[in-house]
Amino acid sequence: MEAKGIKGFKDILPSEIKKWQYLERKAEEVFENAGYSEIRIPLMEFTEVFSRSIGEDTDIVEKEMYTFQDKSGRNITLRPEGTAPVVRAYVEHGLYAGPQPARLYYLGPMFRYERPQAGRYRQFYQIGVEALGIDEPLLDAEVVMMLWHLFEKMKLNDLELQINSLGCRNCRSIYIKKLKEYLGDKLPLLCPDCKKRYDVNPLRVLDCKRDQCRESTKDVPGILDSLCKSCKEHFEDVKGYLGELSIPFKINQRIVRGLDYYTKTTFEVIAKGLGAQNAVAAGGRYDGLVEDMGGPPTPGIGFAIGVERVISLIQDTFPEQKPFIYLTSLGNPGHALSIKLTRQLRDAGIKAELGYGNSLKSQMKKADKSGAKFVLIIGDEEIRKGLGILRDMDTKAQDNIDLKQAFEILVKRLG
RNA sequence: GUGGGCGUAGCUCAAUCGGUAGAGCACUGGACUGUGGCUCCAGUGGUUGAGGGUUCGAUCCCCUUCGCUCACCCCA
Repeated sequence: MEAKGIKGFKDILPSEIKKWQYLERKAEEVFENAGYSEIRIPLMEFTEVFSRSIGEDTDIVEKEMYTFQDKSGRNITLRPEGTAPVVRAYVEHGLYAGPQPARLYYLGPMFRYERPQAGRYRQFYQIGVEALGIDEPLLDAEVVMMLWHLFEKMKLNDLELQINSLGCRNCRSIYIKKLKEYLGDKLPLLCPDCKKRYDVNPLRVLDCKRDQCRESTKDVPGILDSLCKSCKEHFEDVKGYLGELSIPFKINQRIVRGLDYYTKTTFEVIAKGLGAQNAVAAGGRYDGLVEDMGGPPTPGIGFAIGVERVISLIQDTFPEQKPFIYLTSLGNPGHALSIKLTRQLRDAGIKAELGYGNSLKSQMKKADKSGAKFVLIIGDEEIRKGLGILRDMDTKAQDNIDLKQAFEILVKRLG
């Protein structure tokens, strides 16, 4: 057979994994500090969990889901996103009966059958947050703040926060009517895709990237002007809180989101210079979703971070690790002593790498590549004298150390 | 699903007009009998993505196919 992975499914090799762990740790730290708890949801759900919540007419449901029948003929889908399963779990386990908001976060792979390109894969990773049970704008601001705080802690540059409001279901349907009236005249000017969108989901015409459509819809009425009083107040409050926090944001009335469940506040974080797929995180409010899923009327808001996209923003030169030791040895007595010492050092919490190779030279080369601060050399001669050689790889200084006290000496140097 | 670009050593890439494949890096060893980075030398490593066609002869030209990649659609 040929060793070959599936299209759009990537290995994450050891040379890259430090960045992943860095992002995961920072996210955990920020979310836990905000009172959020991790929830682990399955990779698969009944297909209806996604088709009903995301929307039957969306691209995700229409053409991007990995769906199959299991052995008993049930329709199963590999999760294309995390919000629907989390809401399903929230309803199934009655989390609405606990203190609200229920603060949850998750991380793991999602699956969408799309043509891969820069920043897009068929198996891709998201870190997501959901806060359920509170409809106050204060929560919107806190959730956005958390996301922004995470990116700040990671020192990511050239990010832009864009926000919008889609209103509640009432004001949205009023706006859609208004929008269709406006677009009706322009229809001949629009691209074929947009002509289809006009019927299926007119909001998405706003999202079209073609210059011609952009130009033709330049003076389109904004959705923010159509918001009802309470939706407008909600959005004003969110903006006010973000202002208090000095979090810079831009209003983009063309953020419409491709999933049907979004209401009111929506937002995206864009990274410039990432290629076409440049949204590193996105989210919004979904006030009707819990009820759609069979739970009590419950508001909610959340976001998802595109892990691969954030990873690609992290510098390669990152970060230094604490000094550690590489143990080289020649001959059986030397090997035996060196493996014993290795175990003791690791027990004491000190990183110790064991050397392999027939010559001291080859072991030294490997020690150099490993980035070790110190090398301990134990050969036949050292065993005879009872003195090991401890070499500092940066300064090239060497000390003879008493092998009987080697452990204590090394702990002092490295601990 | 649609369109463009590209497939030669583990990686990055050469190969003139069509003449049977080469360099750098990496890896292993040596120069330096037990001391890394620098230098020099040597070795390992190839179904030129696959299949077919044209030709005395194809990495090169033609067809088919597979893969990778970027972009569209859409999305994190």
